[in-house]
Amino acid sequence: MIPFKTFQNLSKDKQERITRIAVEEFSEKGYAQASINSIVSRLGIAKGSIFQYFGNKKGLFIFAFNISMNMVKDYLRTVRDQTRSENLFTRLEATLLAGVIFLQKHPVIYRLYIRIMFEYEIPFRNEILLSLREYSLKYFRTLLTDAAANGEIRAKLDIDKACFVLDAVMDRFLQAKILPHLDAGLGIYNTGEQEAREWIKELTDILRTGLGI
Amino acid sequence: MIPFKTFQNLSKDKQERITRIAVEEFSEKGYAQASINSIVSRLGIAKGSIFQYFGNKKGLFIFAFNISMNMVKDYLRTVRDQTRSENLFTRLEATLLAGVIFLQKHPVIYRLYIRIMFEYEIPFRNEILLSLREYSLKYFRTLLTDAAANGEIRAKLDIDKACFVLDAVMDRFLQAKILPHLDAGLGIYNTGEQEAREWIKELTDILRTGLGI
Amino acid sequence: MIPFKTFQNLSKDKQERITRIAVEEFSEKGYAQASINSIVSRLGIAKGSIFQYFGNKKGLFIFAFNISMNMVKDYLRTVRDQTRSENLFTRLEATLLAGVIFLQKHPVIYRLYIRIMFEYEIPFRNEILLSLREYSLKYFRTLLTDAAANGEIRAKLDIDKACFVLDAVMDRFLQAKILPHLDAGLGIYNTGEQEAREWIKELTDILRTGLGI
Amino acid sequence: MIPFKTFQNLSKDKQERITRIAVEEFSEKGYAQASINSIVSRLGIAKGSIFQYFGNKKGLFIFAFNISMNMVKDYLRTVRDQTRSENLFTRLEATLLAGVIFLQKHPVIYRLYIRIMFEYEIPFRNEILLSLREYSLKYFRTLLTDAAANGEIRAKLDIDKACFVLDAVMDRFLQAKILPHLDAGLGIYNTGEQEAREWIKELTDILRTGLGI
DNA sequence: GATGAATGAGATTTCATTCAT
DNA sequence: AATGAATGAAATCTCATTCAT
Repeated sequence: MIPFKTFQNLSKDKQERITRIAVEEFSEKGYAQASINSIVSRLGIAKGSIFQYFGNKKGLFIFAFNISMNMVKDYLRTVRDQTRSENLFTRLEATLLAGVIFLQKHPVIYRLYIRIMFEYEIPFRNEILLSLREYSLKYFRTLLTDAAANGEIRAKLDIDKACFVLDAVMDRFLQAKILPHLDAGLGIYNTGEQEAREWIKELTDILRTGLGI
Repeated sequence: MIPFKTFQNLSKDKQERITRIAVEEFSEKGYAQASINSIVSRLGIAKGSIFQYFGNKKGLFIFAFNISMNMVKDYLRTVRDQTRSENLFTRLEATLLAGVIFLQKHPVIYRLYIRIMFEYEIPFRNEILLSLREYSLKYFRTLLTDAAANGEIRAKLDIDKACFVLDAVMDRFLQAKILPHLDAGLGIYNTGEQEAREWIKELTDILRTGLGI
Repeated sequence: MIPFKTFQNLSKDKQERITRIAVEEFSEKGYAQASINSIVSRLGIAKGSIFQYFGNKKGLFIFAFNISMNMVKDYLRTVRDQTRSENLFTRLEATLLAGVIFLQKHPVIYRLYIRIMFEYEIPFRNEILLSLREYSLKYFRTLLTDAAANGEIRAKLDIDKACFVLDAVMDRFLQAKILPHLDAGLGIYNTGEQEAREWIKELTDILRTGLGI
Repeated sequence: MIPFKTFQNLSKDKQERITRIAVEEFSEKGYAQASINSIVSRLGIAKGSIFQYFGNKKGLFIFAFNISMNMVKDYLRTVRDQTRSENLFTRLEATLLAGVIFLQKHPVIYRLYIRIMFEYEIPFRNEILLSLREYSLKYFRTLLTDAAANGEIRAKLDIDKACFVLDAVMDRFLQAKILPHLDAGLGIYNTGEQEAREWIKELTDILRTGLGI
């Protein structure tokens, strides 16, 4: 949803501040539990203004969410393009590492993504999630197709299912960086970049060789 | 939380119906958004009754959740015990297949588990999540330890990280059975048992051999 | 209100127990805040029984309150009759001391009286309070009339107003025995019989001689 | 509790009207039985408004109560200061008369004070009661100490106990002005200023000379 | 006579949304 | 354009009372 003209007439500073606080609120509380009251009191502006800028709660959410997801997509696209000449597993490592670094810089945005992923009654939830998943799968398929062309992966490998495994493992790893209960003592949650590199190396290794003898 | 005496005095039929509708509501809307109003109107009983049975919303939730999680644990325990003599990858297949069958019979319960996993302000959330994760990790570690003793897995394999990969892939597969956006056209969502068996076979294969040549 | 026949058919033991618990509940919480739920759960009987015995909450209250006030009146009557031959100030001392002893034996009943005195929406409140006050004033008037006949008090004393002063001081003294905030460090609240005797002596003295030179 | 900014932005008229109705409601029904529903329907405003002004029922109560008690204290302070040069019994008369006049102007406030005094589960009840009692005792002790210095009272008089008697009689007299059951035909309740003056004169006289010959 | 499950009115509280200023 | 007072639906929860067993 496009914010109303009123919002676009604001100073870039104010626009940015409103967006940031809104993303924070939705990220901390999800959509239904997020409170316009809380947002305006954190912003120090009048409640009516939000409705003038975005029409309603839903409009604010869609706007804040789109902004956030575009940041993610921009970032991923950069990684993909910059590693084009590397082999698959190096690229996977680079992708995961890029995720870790993005997380450190924008923890709020990743949390927002997780909230939306697991909350039901969200405006345009289906469209949002479908678009995200397609983006992610396309990303991995590109990597695997490139790798197949270079003979880096087993010829008989089912690309779809391999995509699925990559998506599952890598998504879960990033989630465990910020959700302590997914870590449960494994040492992923809240650790530094160095520890993350070691985990990534090991995970990529397992993905390459599997568990069997 | 143990339901009050009044609830235990109800007919088994009524108890079962109330439990089922409550699990459905929490499963569909999560804890905060679930509405006692909605539950009682679906049940066709008076609002006060629920409070006589469970004291408050939290009591109802804890009860419904415990019932559900015990069903899951009972089921998993059976699978583990019945496959004790098999090799690791057969056991993993059996586990996933058992998950699929459980899901077909009780889709609502798996949804409930997912909601709880990703909602923030839930009663006893920390206790719940810790208990669930410990249960899951212990399950996989048992399987891997058995397999290591039998020389079924690579000697140098890091058990912790292998657990993590198994957990991530298998959890995601089951999620994709009921969450269309996690499937995104791969053909996992809402398909029959036969298709699931093929996916499972392939996934287990990838887990055994990895992606590399 | 007379309890229904069902109640009168109960064993004296059970009748007494129900009355006692009801008085305790009303004494602790007042009329509106008293809870039938709480009463029946303390009694361990069915909720319906109370309504079979007394019709409704109001009926139970009137019954419990009447029983209590009759105990007070019986006690006062005994004191008055047993001190008939003493002089006024000895009788006042005896009355106050009797009050203190009654309080020690039946603190719950005095509390009940205080609650009712200051709660508004009570069934038959006006009738109850009028009857109590009349009883109390009649009591003091009897004492003062006896004393006037014996020349123990000033001839020109206005009996009505003297009654008022006696009532005010003596009531407040007993209240301060159980309401800490009325004591506020004076040493009346919750002290033993010996200390009460000294206070009574001093108060009677002030009542006899006044504050002036 | 300080009311929120919204309340302070209302017109003085509206503020005053809300305060008055709230004091009336608490005064008539006490804290627990007072109903926000009732208050807003008397005011003809929306239920949510009260919560915007005061946060919750407790906040409204504390506000209404503080406003009321400050009116009382201001009034008493004026009386004390204006009678500083008079003798004790004149000052007591002035105090009582001031009480009577305050009562005529603000009967609701005195009722509120009484309700709070005898209701148990009130927010900040302990703090409130301690503060009130200390204020009252300090007031009387000041008067008696001044009088002792001027030789107006018996040398051996126990100041504490004399305070107690004064407090008891004067408080009860004011209560009987508005609580018919405390009057019971004595002619205090609801009578004019002239009758009050006569009662006060007589009461002060009894307090000075006592009942005895 | 005793039971206790069922009821529903009414309490406090939250919050997105509207709209007059 | 900005404000923030006003609103009212809906949430959780309590409890006296009824009535079938």
